[in-house]
Amino acid sequence: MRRRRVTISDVADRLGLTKSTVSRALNGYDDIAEGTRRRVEKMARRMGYRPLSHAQAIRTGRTRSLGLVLQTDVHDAHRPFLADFLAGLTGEASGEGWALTVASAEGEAGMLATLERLIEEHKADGFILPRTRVRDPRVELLRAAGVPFVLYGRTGDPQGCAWYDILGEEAMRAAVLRLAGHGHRRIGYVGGGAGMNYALLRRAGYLAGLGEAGLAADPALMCHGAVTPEEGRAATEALLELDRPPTAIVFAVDMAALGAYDAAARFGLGIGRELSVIGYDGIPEGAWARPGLTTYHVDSRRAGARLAHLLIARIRGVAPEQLRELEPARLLRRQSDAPPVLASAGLAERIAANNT
Amino acid sequence: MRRRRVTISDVADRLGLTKSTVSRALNGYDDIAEGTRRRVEKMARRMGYRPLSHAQAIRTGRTRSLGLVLQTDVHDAHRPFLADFLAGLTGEASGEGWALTVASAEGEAGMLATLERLIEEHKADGFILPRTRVRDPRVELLRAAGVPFVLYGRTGDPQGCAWYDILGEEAMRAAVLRLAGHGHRRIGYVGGGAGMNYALLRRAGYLAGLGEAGLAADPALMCHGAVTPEEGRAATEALLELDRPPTAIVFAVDMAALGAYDAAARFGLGIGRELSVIGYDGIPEGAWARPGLTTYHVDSRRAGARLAHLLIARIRGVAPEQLRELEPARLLRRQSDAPPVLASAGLAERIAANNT
DNA sequence: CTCGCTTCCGAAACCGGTTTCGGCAAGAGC
DNA sequence: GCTCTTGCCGAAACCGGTTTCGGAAGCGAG
Repeated sequence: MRRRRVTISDVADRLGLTKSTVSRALNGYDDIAEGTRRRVEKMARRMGYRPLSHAQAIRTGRTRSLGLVLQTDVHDAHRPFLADFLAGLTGEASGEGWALTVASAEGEAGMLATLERLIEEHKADGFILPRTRVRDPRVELLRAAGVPFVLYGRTGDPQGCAWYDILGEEAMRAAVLRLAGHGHRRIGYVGGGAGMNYALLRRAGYLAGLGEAGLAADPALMCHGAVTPEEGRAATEALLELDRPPTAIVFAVDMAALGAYDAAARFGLGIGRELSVIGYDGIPEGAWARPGLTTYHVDSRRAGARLAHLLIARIRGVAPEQLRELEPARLLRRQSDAPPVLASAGLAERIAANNT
Repeated sequence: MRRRRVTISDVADRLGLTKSTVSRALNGYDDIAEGTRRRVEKMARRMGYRPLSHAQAIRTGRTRSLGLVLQTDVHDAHRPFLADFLAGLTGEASGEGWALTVASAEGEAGMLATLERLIEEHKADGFILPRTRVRDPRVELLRAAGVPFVLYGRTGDPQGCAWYDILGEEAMRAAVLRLAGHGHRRIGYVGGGAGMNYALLRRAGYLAGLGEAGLAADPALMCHGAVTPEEGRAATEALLELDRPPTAIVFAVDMAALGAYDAAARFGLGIGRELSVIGYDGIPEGAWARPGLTTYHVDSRRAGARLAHLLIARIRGVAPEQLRELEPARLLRRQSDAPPVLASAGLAERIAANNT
């Protein structure tokens, strides 16, 4: 019972024009009289005409659709925010008449294969690449294929890259200064995923914070590659078993920070008392941990919206160098950080006593 | 530097055939000689030919793409599972050469407008509808438009509907029996969102469980419409302030169950001790609450995969009555439920004493 | 040998748009 | 009054596929 769509020819017939004239009138060609253009636009609106994007695509090569490939085998911090991220992306995109095509892949090889397939089938005019690595094969693939893309994050070789990113390094720096302000003198660091670009930046931010606070960087106080609670627990235990353990730890990712709660429990330490913890990401689990996890929150919805905006501009031909945005994370003050109740030496004794 | 795509004409020329022959060979027409078909298929594979789905769509009217519209203003339990859900959807879809088009909308009016736009622009051949209501305007819209769809959940008027759903009612029933098995005699219930179809079913499951356990249903022990921690806290407090409070509460949604932790803390009750709690959904926050929340978990990835499968079948013309699947939820045993340490009367005294 | 029936493929139309090209009419220039 | 622009639109090709239609072979039957 569905009525036939109204096509461009329907509009043309109704006006006594040809479809070529209607098409040019609607697409802003300058060889159409102003009065005609207005008549066409009015009639198109009145008849409810909407061009079929895939019909346009076959001639123009533009699908008016953005591509996003999710990697299904990594349980990263972005997952709880995916709904917001997608809301931002699609909200901004649909405002401009664009759609979002989502695919998923397992592993790096799968990711590249999926991207190639989407490019080959021209399912999208450009791609959003989250979770950027320092050296990112997706970037190389898209660069070589000449397909527009925009990064959620930065990368090692910025040539030809547009991006939106949150200043994780500034958050790490601020976290160290905040802890130093509490009176902590030994502040540990548990870094994020190996190869990830954010890991490099956040680590630098931690070091910058130490320098600014007048504290010496101690390599023994720095761990890396912890992105799950289990890894975070192991890293925290290793730090706490040092001769001079940290009284506070900054985590590059919240998931790892949650592991500190287990480690602290094992040694009979109170989070926000004997051990202060600050995370990054703002995952909802952090609000339900006890005490609540102090962390830096990222506005994923805004990130999605900005990325859609940037990618559409990129597809329209704006130079990538002009499409780079950086914004700060926002501190969520909760209860996992406070002035130390024990100095490092006292903490070491307590830990040794409780270490079974 | 991108090389031109290989088109159907390229394949035809290479074989000395016309593109019409190649097209029919590839699409299984029976007026093509078996030998020719094989030659065509082999050459197409060798040349890496992939038809452009939007070029096909203009003639066939099939985009080979599934549509999903997310509602951005509801913070439902599905959100943490969205990544899994999408992975399931796209994994299954891409296996059959289909893509997923995602859009978002705010409010019911926005949802319907977005669906209409997607239908009008033919962005998808069919739609997945999560979060079904008893009377669902999306169903009415799609039914009237003659567009295929499949529900994640059931609905009041099943006519013309295909669906995949988890047996939430069975989980509620099992939760009651489990608590009764612990020795609880007064078991409360906090139901889910008004108008949602699952709320009706889970409530019925709770009542069925009571009956089966030989316990009388007490209307005073049943609350409704709690889907956030705050609402869950309020509902729990109301139940606990009864003259004969429940010693255990079953929650239709985990988010509300988390609120019970706050309510219990206020009255000085231990979860899994003076008050037992069982939830439903399996959200990750439940694992980080202390004690861990016993709940029923839904495999969102599988749900996505099955829904994609069902929808593709539906689009291909299978009758909706043959496309209905129901599966059980899986119990996650944690520490929030146990035998009662106080009977209802004793509990009431304790609560009265602690109620400030 | 002819006729009729299959089998198999080419030619051409078609889908809904975009873009190129050419031409008519009106106005400008002389 | 004639040419030369310029403005504006129609005709037709095109994009990459699908589908309809018709006809040339090949084959068996009479």
